[in-house]
Amino acid sequence: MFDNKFVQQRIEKAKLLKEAGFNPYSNQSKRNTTIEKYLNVNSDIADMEDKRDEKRHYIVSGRIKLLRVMGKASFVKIEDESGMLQVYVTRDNLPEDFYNTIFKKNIEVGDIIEVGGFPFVTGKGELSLHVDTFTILTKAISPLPEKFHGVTDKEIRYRKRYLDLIMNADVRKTFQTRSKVISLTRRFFEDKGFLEVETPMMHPIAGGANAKPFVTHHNALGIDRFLRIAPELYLKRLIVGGFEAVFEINRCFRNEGMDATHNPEFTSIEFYWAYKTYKDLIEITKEYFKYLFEHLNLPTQLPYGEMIVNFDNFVEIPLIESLTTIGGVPAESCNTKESILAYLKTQNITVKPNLNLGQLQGELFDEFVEEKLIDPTFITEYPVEISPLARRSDENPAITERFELFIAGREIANAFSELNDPIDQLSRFEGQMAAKDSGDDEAHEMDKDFVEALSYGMAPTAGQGIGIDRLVMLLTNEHSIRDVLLFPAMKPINNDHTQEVVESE
RNA sequence: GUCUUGUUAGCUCAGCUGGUAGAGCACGUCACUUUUAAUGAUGUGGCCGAUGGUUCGAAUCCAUCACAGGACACCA
Repeated sequence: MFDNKFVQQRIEKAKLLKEAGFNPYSNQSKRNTTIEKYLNVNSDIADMEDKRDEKRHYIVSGRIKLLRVMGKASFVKIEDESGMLQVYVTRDNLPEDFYNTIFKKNIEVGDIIEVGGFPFVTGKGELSLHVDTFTILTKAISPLPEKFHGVTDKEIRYRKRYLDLIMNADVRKTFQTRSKVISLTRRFFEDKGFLEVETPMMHPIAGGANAKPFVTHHNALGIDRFLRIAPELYLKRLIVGGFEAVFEINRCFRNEGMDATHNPEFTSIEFYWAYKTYKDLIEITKEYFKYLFEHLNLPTQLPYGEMIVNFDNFVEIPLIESLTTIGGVPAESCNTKESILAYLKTQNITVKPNLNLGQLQGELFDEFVEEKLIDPTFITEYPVEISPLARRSDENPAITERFELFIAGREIANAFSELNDPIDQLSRFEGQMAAKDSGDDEAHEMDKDFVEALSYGMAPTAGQGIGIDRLVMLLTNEHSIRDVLLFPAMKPINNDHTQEVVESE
């Protein structure tokens, strides 16, 4: 480590600074303003006659991003979290020899410094800081990426996110937006009277969704645990317990493939609302988006890649209807297994054998409808076969009181009136067990403890899950989930070949 | 999991049908007291992702592997 020539050179500079009495890792910061505040407070300087006010004095800190040395004067761009500031450093305004022997020889791009001085506007019109005190706070011994192109290599950006954040202001902005989305979401539901709760991340049974779990081991009890694939069944136990509105924002884990919209750990909000139905969820979802857009100052005609998504146009349509009106599937090819299979054959689409009617309708939807749903669309009335935890419609027992929300061709939320009939829930679980026995390894697990909870009576309840990562992607116009996760999952790098051989034997 | 495209200096990238490894930025040295990716001069910096093969000769051709990007599949 640190055998790179440039790193060695900078280590040497740190040593020289120390020998000259300047601690290259000082923590004696005297900063009294941020760059953003400095620029705001001194915006009046431009209107002054001599464009300077030597009576004001500020101390700012930041990382050197650009350095222009011109003999006895230099311009340095420093950046803190709030912004970028140009500071003007001259030989004659600093202690004797400091400029020549310390500043010019041992300070460079990447270092974190603290400067004090007065505000002025340069000949080219830029509000700057005229430096009279200069402190080195932190010496960077590794050089930063190139100043103009920055770091663009995606592998470096994801593995060394700190470099990405140093170099790319828009990346910082994306993650600031992500943070705002989460805190606005929390505030929205709290203001509605929801209680934020924390349920286990390690489950004895991985339930609440159809997905493969990660397995870990609990030594004290000598049993395996599953990282949760969804918090759903625990949140509903809380409704049984008498809480009437709960939500949880946290991570779920799924042991499946990774791509532009899937990371093994991802963040969701799930909320459950007693004495409500999925119809109420449609309304609160519209309200939620309105709230987010207002507080994030986003246009309701939101650009996403090549698309413009119209958030003034929420659409609601039953799944079967969407197959024909949006998907273009002939109406007579939607209602029986035989007709759907025949239609899929004409479209050269092959599906797994032995799918039931509901699953086949789901296939038609995935194939012909999903990607066409650009404006926010609530797809309602899902077949019961693909909705093991949702309440049946009173009018039509083949469908459930459920919707999924699609935006820009992607699923953003899944919601339904909850199944609270313990006998029905038990038989749905049994149906899932049968599917599991016949080879569907993603079928839902039996959870008798949950059925028992329902047996004590769960008030009629509606519940919803929203994928926060995909939502943030939409709101920040990012097209890979890795670009909205600070540290996306990456394969570890292993350069040690001997170790690799030992491990594989 | 399959297909496909990458991997060359700290970073951004050239390097043709095989013939001694290139540029810009950064860094060193010199000049320069209002610059804006400052400028001019000059210099340092490489296990060309790894391993094997073909060849007189491989960054370049072939194979395997590693990692990454994209697409598909799986999955919500």
